Amino acid sequence: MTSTRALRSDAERTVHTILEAAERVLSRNPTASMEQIAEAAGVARTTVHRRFASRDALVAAMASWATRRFAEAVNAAHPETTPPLIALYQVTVNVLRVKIDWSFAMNLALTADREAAHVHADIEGRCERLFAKAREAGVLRADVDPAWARRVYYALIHEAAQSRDADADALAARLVDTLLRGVGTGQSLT
Amino acid sequence: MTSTRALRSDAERTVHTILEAAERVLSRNPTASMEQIAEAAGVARTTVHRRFASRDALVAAMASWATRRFAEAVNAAHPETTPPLIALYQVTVNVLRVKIDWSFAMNLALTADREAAHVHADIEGRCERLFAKAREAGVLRADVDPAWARRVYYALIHEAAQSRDADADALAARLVDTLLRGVGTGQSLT
DNA sequence: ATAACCTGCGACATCAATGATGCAACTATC
DNA sequence: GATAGTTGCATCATTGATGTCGCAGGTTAT
Repeated sequence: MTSTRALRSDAERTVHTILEAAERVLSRNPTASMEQIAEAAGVARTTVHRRFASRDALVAAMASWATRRFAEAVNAAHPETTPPLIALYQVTVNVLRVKIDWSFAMNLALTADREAAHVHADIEGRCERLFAKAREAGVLRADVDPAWARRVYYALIHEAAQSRDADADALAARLVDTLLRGVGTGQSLT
Repeated sequence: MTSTRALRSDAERTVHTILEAAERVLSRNPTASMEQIAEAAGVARTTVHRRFASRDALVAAMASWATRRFAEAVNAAHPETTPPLIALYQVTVNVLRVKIDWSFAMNLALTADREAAHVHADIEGRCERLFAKAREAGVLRADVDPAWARRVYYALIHEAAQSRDADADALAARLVDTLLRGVGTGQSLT
């Protein structure tokens, strides 16, 4: 039993290495071949096919993995029981940490996997509830369409996650500040 | 000469039809085949190959076309000679009109074509000069990193352009409002 | 009617990516 | 040292996308 566990652990380590390499390669070039992914992972192409029956299976595994990490990131912030502003910041930090390393896989989850899509839809709902609570608490403007606010939030997270070498805390602070106050001094067109 | 002009006009109409179809198809599925693009354009696959020597050539033509429209959109707003706030709004409206229909091709231009990349870099420079002027005019906060402000602006344009069926004027007004004032009521973390 | 031009269709060659398989070699466990 | 599990390598078949060509038919202007 000990041997089995050790050996399976080896295989799982390989799987993880491949997933990381796939994220790195596919984020730069979504049409990259299995060969290129294998090379980036430092393994033979046949090994990739041994671990993932097909290209779709590999992509699905990436979506599943990233979605799990995504859900964990949101849960860890306890957005339902924490004051809205704190929760917003905490969710942002946690999600950014994941998305900086799994940006491609997270975007993938929206379309590819049906189970992953369900989780994303669930999180979207929780996000909207958080925004609704923030609105009631007077943190968010009442004259802003909640759906638009959420889209802006997602867009900012996507943009911030492109900064690969930056500190997640600093990114999150700047992101939330921009989301709430914008980049202007106050005057507007309306 | 008259006949030649009429016939060439036919060919150019076909080219334009193919470009539009390619934008529609590739924006949904970037790995779609020439066959699918031809089908969407209502022409035979061989006709596509007659007009565009290769897939890369088609993609480059899309990038070139979208880049031209993009530059026109920016120029039409005269961002150098118009008051910053007005220019910001006008540029936003014009660019949104183009980007709603050519989102895929415009993203493409950043990497594919070297000439298109040059135009994009040029426009990015003009955008940063506009932001600098806005900052001096007191429209933009002085404590916000200009590069970050530009990235936020681009991200918002990208997000707003996803609303396919909306009015560009309304989108632009909401976009600029959000960019300048954010979605919050005033209090922040810092 | 004629000529120029364009298109659709069918056929063909090519090529790269995918996926499967057998075998030898390596490593860790017992 | 024997064993089980894993990997690398070489190899092969398959498939789908790409690109080319020739021909027949249709349109438009002269």
